[in-house]
Amino acid sequence: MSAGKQKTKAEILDIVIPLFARSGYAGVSMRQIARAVGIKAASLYHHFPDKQTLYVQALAQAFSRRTALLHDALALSADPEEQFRRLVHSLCRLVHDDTDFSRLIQREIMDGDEKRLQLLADNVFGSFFQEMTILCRALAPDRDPHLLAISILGLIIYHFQITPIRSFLPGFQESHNDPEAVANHVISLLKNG
Amino acid sequence: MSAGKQKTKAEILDIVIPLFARSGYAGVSMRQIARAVGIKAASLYHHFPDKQTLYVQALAQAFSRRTALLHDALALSADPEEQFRRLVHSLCRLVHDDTDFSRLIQREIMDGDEKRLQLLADNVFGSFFQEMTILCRALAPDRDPHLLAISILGLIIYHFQITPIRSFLPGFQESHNDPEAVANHVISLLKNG
DNA sequence: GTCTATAAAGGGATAGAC
DNA sequence: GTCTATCCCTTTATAGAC
Repeated sequence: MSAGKQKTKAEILDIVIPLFARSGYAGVSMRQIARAVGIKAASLYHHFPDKQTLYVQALAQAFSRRTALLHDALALSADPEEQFRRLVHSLCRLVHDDTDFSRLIQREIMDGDEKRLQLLADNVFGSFFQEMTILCRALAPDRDPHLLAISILGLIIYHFQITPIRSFLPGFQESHNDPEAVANHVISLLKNG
Repeated sequence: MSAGKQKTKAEILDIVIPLFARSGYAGVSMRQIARAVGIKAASLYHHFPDKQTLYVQALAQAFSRRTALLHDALALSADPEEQFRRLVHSLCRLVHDDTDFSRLIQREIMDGDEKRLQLLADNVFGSFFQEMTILCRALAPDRDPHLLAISILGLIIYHFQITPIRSFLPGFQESHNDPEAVANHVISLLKNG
């Protein structure tokens, strides 16, 4: 109620999200979390019964905050090609700007058990991916829409996944990390082969 | 010299590689490693001064074992298009069959510091990626070869990165996890747009 | 809601016998 | 080259005062 500095669950989770995104579940201790939040470790157990629950709730909050953005990226348009163009640009900007989100998803896909993967599929990808396959069907009726949708995502996401190592690879230029440049490359590549 | 059951460094590293690949550096303890190897934790320190060194040497061994395969995938051919076709098929098979390798690289790109990334770039990607950009220049002289090479890699690798969650996504079929099917899809996509 | 204190377990690492 | 035993620190988690 008051404007004091005591932490709410949501505030704590917002602080925790970047920690787990950067170091993974096993790489972050309750003490580190407590220090980042500004309370003692024992106090965390007032808000969450254990570390696992804290982690899963952080995931849930991180994902729910961003799912809306994914849907905005699919803004409808009369022309499928125009919709596709906008989608690629939006996704590039999203993935480039929000590294925490991207890394959380990457880690979940790697480390999540069946239950958590199901959650991720339902909450984050679910309807977004479904709409993407619909768009794919409109763009290329002869192709498998599932494969094409994954291809588009991979084409975009991988360019930013490898950002940390990109500067060590031959032919690197600063512009290769620019979301607009990558978007234009991806669009032209998918259109003209 | 003898054929006893005492472990050599290389044998230990081969056992350790899948552990780090599956759970990451922080997710594996020296005791777990020892149990998998079949000795006590203290004995590990006869072979390696500390956990970090053990990890880095496991990486080095995993990468050196596989780098040759990457170069084989680039088997020269008179026709760049034919070379490209073979490269995609080889990479799909490699990434599909050797999940440990793929995951180690993924984790290193996420978590590696500058020094380790430099090592990864030099030892694994270095000349392979260079040759890929040369092939890209031959295939599409008008495109940025660095961007195109990354695109090809991303297109392939992402399809297998998301394997764990794929079955939860709309439109999934068993064939989507088949390396040949993915290879053909990628080739056709890059050729015809 | 946060604190101090502490339990119980597991972590990395070393010493010294065999 | 492997073992037992052990040190010391960190980890997760709980109890109870404020």
